[in-house]
Amino acid sequence: MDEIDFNILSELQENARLTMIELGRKVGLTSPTVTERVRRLEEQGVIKQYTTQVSAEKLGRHVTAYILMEPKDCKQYVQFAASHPDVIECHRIAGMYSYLTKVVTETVHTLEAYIDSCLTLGKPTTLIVLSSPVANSPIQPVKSTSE
Amino acid sequence: MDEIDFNILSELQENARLTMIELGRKVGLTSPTVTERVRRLEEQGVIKQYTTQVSAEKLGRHVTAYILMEPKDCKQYVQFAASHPDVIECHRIAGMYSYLTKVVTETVHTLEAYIDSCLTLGKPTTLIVLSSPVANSPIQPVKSTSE
DNA sequence: CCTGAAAAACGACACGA
DNA sequence: TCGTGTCGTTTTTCAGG
Repeated sequence: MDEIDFNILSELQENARLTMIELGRKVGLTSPTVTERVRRLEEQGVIKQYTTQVSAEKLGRHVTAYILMEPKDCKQYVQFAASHPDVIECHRIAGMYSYLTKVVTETVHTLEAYIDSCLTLGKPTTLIVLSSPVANSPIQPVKSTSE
Repeated sequence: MDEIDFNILSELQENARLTMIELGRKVGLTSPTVTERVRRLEEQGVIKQYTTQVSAEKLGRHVTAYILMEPKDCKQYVQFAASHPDVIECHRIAGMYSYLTKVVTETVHTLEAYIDSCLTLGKPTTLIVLSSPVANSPIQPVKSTSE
C-alpha cells in the first residue's frame, strides 16, 4: 500500500469504469502493472465493490429521511428493516437510541406508512433530509497504512 | 424506462465494471443495444456516477459516527464539514437539529478532536456506529416511472 | 515493472423486424 | 423505433524480459 495505490483508489472512487490503460496513464503506470495492483487491492478487500449511483429522484423516490429508532426487539427490527425496499442503510448505534435507519421513499405518504409500521416495533424519531451539502465524499487513507 | 432498464440498473449497482456483453447477457440483449440503453440512462441522469466502495477499516479508519448538529452559523458549519477529510456526508434536516453529518475517522481520539472543533461552531450530539446490519442497499424503482 | 502479441470487447454503421 | 450483425479499433490478458 503505497501512494500509487492511494491514487488508484482515488481515481476508481471517482470513476469505477476507467479502463486499465486510462487508469495507468493517470497514476503513471502501464496497463498490465496497474491491473495487477487493482487485482491485489480487490483480493485484500481494500476494494469492496464497484457500484453505480443512481438518482433516487429519477426512480420516483422523492423523500429521504433518517429515522432514529428505539425498538422493543432488536432482531425483529433489523429483520423488518433489511427486508423493506425503502431502507437503504440501517446502523446499530451507541448514544441516544439504538438504530439509525436511512429511508428513501416515494412521498411523505409512503414515509408515513413506513413510520406507522415502525410504531408497532418501537419508538421512531424521524429526521427528513432537506438537502445534502456533502454527499458520499471519497474516503482518503489516514497516513501510513503499510501492511 | 421499462423493466429491462430496471434490470440494467440493478446489475450495474451490483457491479459497475460489467462489460456490455456480460450486461447484455444478464438482461437478454446484445451489446450494442444495451450500450445504447446505458448511454441514455447516463444522459437522463438516472445513472449519476460509477464509483468504487473501499474499506474504511483497511485505510486505517476504524470509527464511524453520525453527528447531530445545531450550529450557530449554518453556512460556516457546511464550509467546515465540506472541507474536513473525515466528513463523508452532511445532510440538512428538518426535525430535531439542523444537520446530520457522517464522519469516518481513525480512532475515538480523532473523533474527539472532530467533536472539539465542532463545539466552537455549535452544539453536536454524537452517535457512534457499532455495526451496520444494512449497508448501501440498492435503490429500486417505485413502480411506473414512465417518462 | 515494462514490452509485445493473441484474444476479447468496444464503437459505429448499415440492415431488418 | 428498436434490436441485430459485422468490421475496424481499442483494451485486456498473458507470455516473456
